[in-house]
Amino acid sequence: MPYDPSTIEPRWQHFWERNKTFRTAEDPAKRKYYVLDMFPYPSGAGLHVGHPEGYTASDIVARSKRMQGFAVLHPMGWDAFGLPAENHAIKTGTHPALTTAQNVATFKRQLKSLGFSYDWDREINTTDPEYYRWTQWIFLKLFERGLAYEALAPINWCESCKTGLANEEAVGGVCDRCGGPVVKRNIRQWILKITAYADRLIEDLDGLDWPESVKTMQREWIGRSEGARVIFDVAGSAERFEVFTTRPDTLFGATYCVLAPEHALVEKITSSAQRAEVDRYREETKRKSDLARTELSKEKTGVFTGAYAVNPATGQQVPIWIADYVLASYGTGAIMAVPGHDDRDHAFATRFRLPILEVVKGGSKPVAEEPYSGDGVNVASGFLDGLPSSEAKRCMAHWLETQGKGVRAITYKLRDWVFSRQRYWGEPIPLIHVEGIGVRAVPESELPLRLPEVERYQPTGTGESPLAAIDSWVNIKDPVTGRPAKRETNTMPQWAGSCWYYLRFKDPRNEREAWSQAAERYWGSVDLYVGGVEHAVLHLLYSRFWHKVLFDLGLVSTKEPFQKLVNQGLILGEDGEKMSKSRGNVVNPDDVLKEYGADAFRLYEMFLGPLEAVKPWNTRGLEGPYRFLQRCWRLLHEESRDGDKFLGVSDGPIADPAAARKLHQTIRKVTEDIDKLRMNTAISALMELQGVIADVPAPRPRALVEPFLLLLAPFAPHLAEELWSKIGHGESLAYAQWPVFDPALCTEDSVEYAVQINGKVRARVTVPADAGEDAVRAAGLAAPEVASQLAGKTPKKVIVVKGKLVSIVL
RNA sequence: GCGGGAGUGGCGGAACUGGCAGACGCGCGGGACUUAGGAUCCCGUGGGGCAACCCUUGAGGGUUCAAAUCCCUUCUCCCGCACCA
Repeated sequence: MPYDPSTIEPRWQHFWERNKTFRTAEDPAKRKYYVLDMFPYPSGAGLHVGHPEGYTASDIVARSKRMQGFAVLHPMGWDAFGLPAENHAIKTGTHPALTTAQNVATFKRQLKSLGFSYDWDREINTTDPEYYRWTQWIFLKLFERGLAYEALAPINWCESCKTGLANEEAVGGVCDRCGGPVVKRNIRQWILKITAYADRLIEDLDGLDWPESVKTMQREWIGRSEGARVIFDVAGSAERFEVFTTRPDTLFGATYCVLAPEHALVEKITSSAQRAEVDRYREETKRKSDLARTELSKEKTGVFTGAYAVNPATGQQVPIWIADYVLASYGTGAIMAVPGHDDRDHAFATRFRLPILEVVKGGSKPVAEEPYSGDGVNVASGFLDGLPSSEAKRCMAHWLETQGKGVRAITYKLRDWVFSRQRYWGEPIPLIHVEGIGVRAVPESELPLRLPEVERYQPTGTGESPLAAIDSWVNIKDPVTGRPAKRETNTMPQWAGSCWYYLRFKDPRNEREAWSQAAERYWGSVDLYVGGVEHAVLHLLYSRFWHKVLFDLGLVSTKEPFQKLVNQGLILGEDGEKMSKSRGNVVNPDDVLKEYGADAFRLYEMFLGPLEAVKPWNTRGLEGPYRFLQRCWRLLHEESRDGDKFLGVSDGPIADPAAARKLHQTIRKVTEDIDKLRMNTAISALMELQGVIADVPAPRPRALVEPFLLLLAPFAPHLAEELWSKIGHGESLAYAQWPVFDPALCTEDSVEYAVQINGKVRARVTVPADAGEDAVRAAGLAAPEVASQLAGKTPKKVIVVKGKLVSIVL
């Protein structure tokens, strides 16, 4: 029988399962290592080849760390609440729990067939009441801390999903999930005060070993701006309004103000002459989707209100306009416009012929032509004249504060997290509304608050979830006062379950608490977190927020949940395009496995290129790793007509010093490469070593074969186990000791130097590795090709680079 | 527009801190074994030239004994953000 993954692989998968090889426990004698994959949403389509990329990388790390003596936590679970299962239920009437269970079974079978070393005893599912019980419990902690509040607020509403969305899910006015348009709608909401943690969410990024791009995305999403709020009085009225500006130094150049069309003051200050036009504009704005409103190319629009404000610095009256380029939801919903020094204000002022003043010197053109938004020196600014921008800012902020006309202020782009979904398939929010009293938490003893059975999953579209239709569930008595009460009928967003799953993995079967303190302490932060970059500002921001709240409550011992983050790059289709059903370029891992086996699949995905890079799939490329595995097989087998003959191994030392050297160099390289997640170059090194071992006559020395198999094991665990057992080991190699290299054995005893003359390689000389610089120089100059080129001339300069080359300059 | 990343053989990709560009693999060419080969093994494989040699890391310039790597200019592609005052 030649190398046959279809018999080897299931055998070892059963072996691992039967023996619970990868079951993990806290072990005070060992150092811990927590390596986590972002758990998947178990969709109906099953795994595609993108999933196993990150999973394979983390599995290689987990397996090698185990062999290096770490207690390794490497779990897997299911992020199973969410819309697809619910939409399927609406169409077919199948309960989402049933669909979810089927999908989970498929995913699990596929993951097992890839030989991942998960501790399946720790499997969790966010839709399991024993899990969401604790999701609800954490929500109550937030509620108790005043971090959850109810509000009737204009929020992002997806027309096709018929649910409200968080800001993070509606980027660019488009629904993150379905791509449909998002409109503003006033809906009663539960909202989490993530903004209270904005500064810490920024500051603590500094200590994390994350891709710089993800940190930048989070910083920009939080969008901290320092500046001042400035009070403008409305001329001839007792009304006043505040604006937020990052450039208080330009206040002398504020020649008009703009309110967001939705601003409450608009109603009161609009003059009767302007009333009709203002009303028309506000109506128009309301109808515009966010998408249309943020359309960048559009010319700015706006309407004069007929009212004037008083510039607190100049005392002059400036017109108040409304325009949709000012957002109601940011800052104070009102701005002072400084057209001389702001691009947007400049465009607006030009269009509506509003005055443009220069108050900061530094631009290359007159401000009437081109705004200058950089720093400079103040002019035409009264007491600020002559001050550089940074000082002028400070000076003006101070002046505003002493005059009672403003205060220093910080504003964030980040909004509080809209946490309600008007859908069925999510965690019920464990709150009740008691008549005459208000909102009360469901007692912890009553958790989990189970999702009731419903007849119709159809979202109502009215802003109520399908739960609202179940009278028996909704209408209850307040357990404290006995008064009539109604249950909260909104459910939580899908992000809730994933906000803390990494904590539950530490103690997944705990029935008394979400996790024990001992388990939490032992496993600490996730040491390596592997997943897609698409969660950069969603899951990764939300779970950091929850984690910090839990930290403040003394429930977790670290400030941050994920110490090191790696984003695997997308695998494209063979056509170089993103894999998608509609393009028909989706590769199904089941098909690949059938033909080449899991080991070849794993090797191939890792060999493709750097983990983080986007790279195209090429099914033909699988031949390389597959052939490599066959060659590994043949290190111990001889092919013959009636099946392969096992060759065994020989005892005694490695006779060939070159082979020993290659072995130790490879141990070093593979160990380092796994550490840096450079799996592609590690595999290349293993291929080279295989070639060297193949040149040693059979039976090949155990001393050479064993370490090779151990190095191979994290990458191709099935074949490695098979061969390991064939050379006489009764136990799995999963905990065998990782090979250690001997630095002395890594060094060559002679080195080839390239000899360059004027930068061109003209000769090669081989010199003993311990030769000194002078000896190397002499050997280089003595090379016959060099002597003829020199033709008796004396070189101007000779440079010796140790171990590399001799450079002769004529 | 702003921010980030990347351009290396026919293809995926290697190259430590500036030190022999093209590791490893795919593909391709030749050969061996074979009834057969789309299996396996061996040899070759950046381009040009009979050769000595010359050219080659998106393009152009520079620094250096030496540049894929550092500096300047420029082009292209990918990702993120996008009226946030």
